[in-house]
Amino acid sequence: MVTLAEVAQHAGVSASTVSYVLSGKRSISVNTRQRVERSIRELGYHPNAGARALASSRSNVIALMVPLRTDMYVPVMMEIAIAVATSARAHGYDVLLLTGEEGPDAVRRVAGSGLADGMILMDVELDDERLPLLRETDRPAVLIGLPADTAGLTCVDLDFKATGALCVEHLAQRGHRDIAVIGEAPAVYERHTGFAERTLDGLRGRARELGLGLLHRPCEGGYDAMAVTLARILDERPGTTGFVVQNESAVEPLLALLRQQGRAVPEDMSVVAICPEQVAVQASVRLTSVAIPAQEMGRLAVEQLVAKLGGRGGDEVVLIAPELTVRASSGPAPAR
Amino acid sequence: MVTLAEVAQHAGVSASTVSYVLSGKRSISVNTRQRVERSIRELGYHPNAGARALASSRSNVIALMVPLRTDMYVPVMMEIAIAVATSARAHGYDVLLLTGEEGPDAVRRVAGSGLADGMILMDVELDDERLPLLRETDRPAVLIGLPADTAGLTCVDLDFKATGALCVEHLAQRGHRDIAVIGEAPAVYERHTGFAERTLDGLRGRARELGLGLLHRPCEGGYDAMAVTLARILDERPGTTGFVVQNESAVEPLLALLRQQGRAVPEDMSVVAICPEQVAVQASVRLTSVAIPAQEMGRLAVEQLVAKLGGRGGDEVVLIAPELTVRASSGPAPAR
DNA sequence: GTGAAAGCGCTAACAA
DNA sequence: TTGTTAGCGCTTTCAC
Repeated sequence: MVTLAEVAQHAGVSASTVSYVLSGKRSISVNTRQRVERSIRELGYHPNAGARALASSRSNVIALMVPLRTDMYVPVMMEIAIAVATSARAHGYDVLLLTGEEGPDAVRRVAGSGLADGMILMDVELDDERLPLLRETDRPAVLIGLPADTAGLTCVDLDFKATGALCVEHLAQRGHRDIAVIGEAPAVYERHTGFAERTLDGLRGRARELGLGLLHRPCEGGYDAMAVTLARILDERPGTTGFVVQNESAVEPLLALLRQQGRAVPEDMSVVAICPEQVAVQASVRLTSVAIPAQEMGRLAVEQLVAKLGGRGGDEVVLIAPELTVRASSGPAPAR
Repeated sequence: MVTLAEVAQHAGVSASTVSYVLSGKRSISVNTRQRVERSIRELGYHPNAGARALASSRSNVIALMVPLRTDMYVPVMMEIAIAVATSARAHGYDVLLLTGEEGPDAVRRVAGSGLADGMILMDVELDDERLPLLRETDRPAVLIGLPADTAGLTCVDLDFKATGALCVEHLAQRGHRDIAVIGEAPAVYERHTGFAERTLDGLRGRARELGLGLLHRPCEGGYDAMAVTLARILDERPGTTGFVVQNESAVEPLLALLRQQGRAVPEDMSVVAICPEQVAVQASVRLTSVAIPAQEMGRLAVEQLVAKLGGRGGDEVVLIAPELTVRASSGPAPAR
């Protein structure tokens, strides 16, 4: 193993000079810098992460906590995680992957050991059990998702309230008067996951303002559950012509069932989805949708965290504005 | 920040004693152990990861490299990653998440810096560019997937060849004589990804042995691509009654198209899938399938790596035996 | 612009 | 069973 001291000797300079060449924290003559860089290359030197962490008390690692909830749509989680890892590297950080298994203790362990300089928490609940610990810690943290109380916390999320409102507006503009919302599995609401409730707020608020009928039904994924849910909706509100779906595993079943029942999309029924771009594009009917900006969420979370680690930027709630893309699944309401 | 020295003082022992209580590397009197443990608790001590890594030259971190290929089925990747993280914790290791972004250099960086003690590589190609670097390094590594040359490497994977054979056998036993294989996207084969080719070997080998007709067609995901592929297959081999599908995003389109064309599953056509359990169960027809044992792959990979890190176990290829679960999508071939 | 040297907090001989 | 101590490789103050 090559050490900094060996590089220094090889280049004929002191250890501190090599260190400063590496960190750029003080000016070095061009000559010296080149000699050092050459030695580094020739010897194949890599700074030791442990020694560096010990001496500088910064690990250049950020922890990413991914609770493993089976009812969350996995590809989005993964996309965020990858975006976090990639953006982190661009800022000189590595990413430590923590699962929910360990529970809130992971926060304590990682913060206490100095394994990571800061952390990003995904899939945050409204009343998340990790938050109290987080507030105790002095390590900077960024949440992806909004808890009920954001005081003293930095959060990044899609503006789900605006998203709900946007979906209702889209349908209202096309003349739909009765809208049904197919939501996430009941468990998601019971857990008081922020995004689901905020979406609902947005949907209901705008529906009220525009005087539309709105029926909301949580739904487990799959064909059977969707069949039951759809039957109930059409039974209670036969005049329903617009659907807003916020549940990836209900999308295709809904389309199939409507088809089966001879209801054409978008001629008889319009469907707007809140889902990842990929799901919207690959569905059997290309879906008008508001995309989940997974990449941007990951990237923004890292940028916020890096800013905090650098002493810049304080607590902030960063909401990403929703964008609705019109595709083949929505159109004018049918004449009565 | 509480240090080991402070704990030692508080407990009235020397630093090394505290260290040994923590590591269990030498026997400690019950009395002393309890006093130390009490001090640790009272002071809220957490060992500093950097100092530990520096002194012991082991970081207790394993790196997980996840290349981000858009044509790989993401939930499986995620499931493996989570299983790796969880099993790693159970062995006292944390997991560093590396994406493909950085390319093979990541191997050099992580190995050189001592950031991780060993690494697990996912989504290994037959002729993977990371392998030469890996062989240079002295850090233990485990691959998930099989490269062409496994010499000096430890690999964990589903036995895809046996999987292919198993699928053909299942259909043959039920009287099917002409089988079509819907494969992964062409790009997957072009990249010479091991699992796709090995599956094909197994399929072809057993079909030959049993004297069955076998047609293999790669297929991009989605409805349109599947429609084209299916039409061609039925055109070339009108007598086809059995399908083997190894492409998550072709499963539902295939079922929908068969339905549309009035071909009942399993009465007219049998379908066997090679896919994650979840996909098989959630499909519109519950699929007879060989599951991708993602969790087990992750777990085994960690166990192999931990064994190597502990100086136990050498290079080995660990193949997981496939298990075929019969569900509603396969049955006897229709009478001619 | 460069060097010397004191730690950072822990582990693991070596001693007792 | 326990203590003493010499580093591990790097960063950073202080001095020139």
